[in-house]
Amino acid sequence: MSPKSFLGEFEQMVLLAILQQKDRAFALEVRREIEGSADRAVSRGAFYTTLDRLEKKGFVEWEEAEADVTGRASALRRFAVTEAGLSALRESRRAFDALSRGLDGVLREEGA
Amino acid sequence: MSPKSFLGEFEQMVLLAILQQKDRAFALEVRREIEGSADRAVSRGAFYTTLDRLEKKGFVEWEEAEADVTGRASALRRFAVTEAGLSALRESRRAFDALSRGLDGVLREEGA
DNA sequence: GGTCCGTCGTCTACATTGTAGACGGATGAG
DNA sequence: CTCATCCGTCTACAATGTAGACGACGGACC
Repeated sequence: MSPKSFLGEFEQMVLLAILQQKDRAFALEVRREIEGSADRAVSRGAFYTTLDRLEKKGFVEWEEAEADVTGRASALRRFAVTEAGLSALRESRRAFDALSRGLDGVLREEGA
Repeated sequence: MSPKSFLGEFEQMVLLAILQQKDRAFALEVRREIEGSADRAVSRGAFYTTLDRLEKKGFVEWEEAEADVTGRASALRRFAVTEAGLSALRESRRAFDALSRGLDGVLREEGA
């Protein structure tokens, strides 16, 4: 009865990035957060598609913000992770932590 | 120039599970390790297919072991994570750690 | 005020990864 | 010898990851 479908790699990243931004999770910043942390480009398509699927699953939600903050209405959607999303994230985390137990040494080596 | 394709969720699990078993990473045990840690069933198909792709990418390799350990030759393939695999794993880890920075509190809450 | 430009978000299409179950070969039991 | 199992392979399909084309909006510039 455990969740059948896990969060994908990228989905998790998006969720985490939103959480990082807390209450100011605007699309642009979330995207930047991911690009910065993961050190790779994130195309708009990849980003929004994932966001869409996440919303369809009820893991994120958003609200339109006042349009006057930057004068650009379209850029002002604020995202948030739902309880369900948080829960799924924790579940994935748990599994990874369990699987990583005792491997910190191996995983931390940075090679030459 | 950073790696274009990331490790998938399940791929990472498999890699970690192999590492857990160290030098005794037989298919069966690796599979058990995952099922135990992730608390979900792992079908043979999913498992071997992933292993196959991982090998094609050069992230894991295996060797046939002597057939007399348990008397079952087919079950004696020993898997190992390659340097490239380890490297990819670390890369993914790094990204996740960065994205998770400061979120331990949120992620650790266990609800009710 | 009209035109050009850059940015945002949407959409379509396709590649990669995730997953299940059918299938065949091999082994040990009876 | 026949049966019941278990392992690993294979096929087929679902879900996730990704890029770029497209249209809309607002600002800059003339």
